Amino acid sequence: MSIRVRFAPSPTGYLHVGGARTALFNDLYARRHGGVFVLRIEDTDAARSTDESLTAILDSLKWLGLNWDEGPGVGGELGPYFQSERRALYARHAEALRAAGRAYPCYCTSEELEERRKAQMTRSEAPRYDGRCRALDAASRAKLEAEGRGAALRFVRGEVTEVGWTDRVAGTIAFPGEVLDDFVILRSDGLPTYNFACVVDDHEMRISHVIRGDDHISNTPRQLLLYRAFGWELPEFAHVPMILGADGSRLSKRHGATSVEAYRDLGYLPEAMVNFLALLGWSPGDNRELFSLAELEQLFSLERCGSSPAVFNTEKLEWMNGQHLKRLSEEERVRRVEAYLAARGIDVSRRSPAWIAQLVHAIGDRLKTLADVEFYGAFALKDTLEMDPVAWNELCAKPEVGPRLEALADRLAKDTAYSLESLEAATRGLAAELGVKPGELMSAARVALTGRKIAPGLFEVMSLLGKERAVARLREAASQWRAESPLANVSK
RNA sequence: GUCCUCAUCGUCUAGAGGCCUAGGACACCGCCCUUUCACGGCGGCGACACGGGUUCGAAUCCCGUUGGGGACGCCA
Repeated sequence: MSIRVRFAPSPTGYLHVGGARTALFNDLYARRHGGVFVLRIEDTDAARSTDESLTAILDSLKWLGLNWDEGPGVGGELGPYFQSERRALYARHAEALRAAGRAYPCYCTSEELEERRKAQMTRSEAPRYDGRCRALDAASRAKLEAEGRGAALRFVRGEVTEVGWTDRVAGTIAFPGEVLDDFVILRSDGLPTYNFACVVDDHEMRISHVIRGDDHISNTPRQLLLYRAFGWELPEFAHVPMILGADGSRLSKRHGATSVEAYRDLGYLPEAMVNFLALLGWSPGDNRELFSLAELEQLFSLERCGSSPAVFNTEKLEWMNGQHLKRLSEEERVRRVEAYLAARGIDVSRRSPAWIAQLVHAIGDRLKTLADVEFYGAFALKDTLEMDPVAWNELCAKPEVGPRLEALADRLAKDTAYSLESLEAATRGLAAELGVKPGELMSAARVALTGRKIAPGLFEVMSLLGKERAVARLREAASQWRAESPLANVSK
């Protein structure tokens, strides 16, 4: 049997990291087994589906590097891949069930149903449809229709003692038949409900493995009943556990960023996102943790998926992003940084490509996310210096800072080569003449030049700033120190 | 409330009856490297939810308790 899997998002919002993980696992399973990865858009809820969401989801999937073999944009033999374009198909299958006595029209209104559900809950009963419309005779139906009541189509559950399956991830699962009721398969507007459309499409699209979040476990028995009623062969089911927020509840907006694009905007690499998501619920079985998509596509297996929910741990994601950043070639890293800055609306057009490359090189392994470029590079990217008050106060508490910085400024001004080597020689030479430790002079210079105690290497900072700006900042700091430091007028 | 399900360091996890004095990673804390930070190296802290069984032997199997998550829609 050929392997065919699908990811079936509904375009009612952005791609959530949980959805991304589901999409990833489908991709991995398909690639690992030489199967086909189908993307199907579940847009039967016309009121909530939007084109913006569709675009956002597609963009996020592409950004992650997940490519579908059939679906929007690429077509395929078993389309259309938008459920909104498959209405006739659902209607035909629904009619077949009705003709076989496995479906009937229901005239109950949403309000009535809601009321009964509440009543059942208060009686400690499971809220289930009571099946009252199933027994309606032709005359009653005609009367209700004459009242102008719309009808939904309900599935006849029938006699069921137990419905269960062996899940490829969750193991053996069984539901007692009583928990199921005559659920709606076609809404009164003629559109299919999720469970119905899902089964029809998975069958029609010859899906062999349904890999999805375990929030669908309780939908599965209903879907199983539908497969039985149609006499269709069952796909394999694999329900992967949910992704939780730091407090252990379902990951949601209040936990911070939950969409893939939010992480992209925060400066995360798709490589890191994919790697991190893969390890949320799956493990290779050994101690390796850093993988490329291509490697995961060779290693993945459902057998190695865990069945307990995982907390989305941003700190580890950040570490992993740093690791992937380190593994990028320098040229590629520069490209990513440029693209990121451009997307953030930071104009670097007046900087030469070589200058950007030098900045990225200078920042080096400090980069955990692309956004860090703005942090570590602020001293050079921005025209005005932002002085960290804590760092400045420490400078003011030290003696001789003003004269030393002034002297350093003089040295730099006279340094015609202005290279990394000459700058280091000039700085160390001055420190020796002054009789201070190089580190002492350099840490003062760092604060004067960058406004912070944390920065790339000092000589790279000087180089990046250029002679003019570097000298000016040293002089500015020196005069500032004379004006503010209590030690300024104390003679040695 | 009813049903389903899960349960190893704070977090992600390895562990499929003896290999476990429970391994790795993130985070945290030291030390080293070092012009700061970061990277890297070394070390430390830190877990089998609880209670019963089964067994010569249980983190691993069974039952219960507790706790977490999910589902109960003419949403998906």
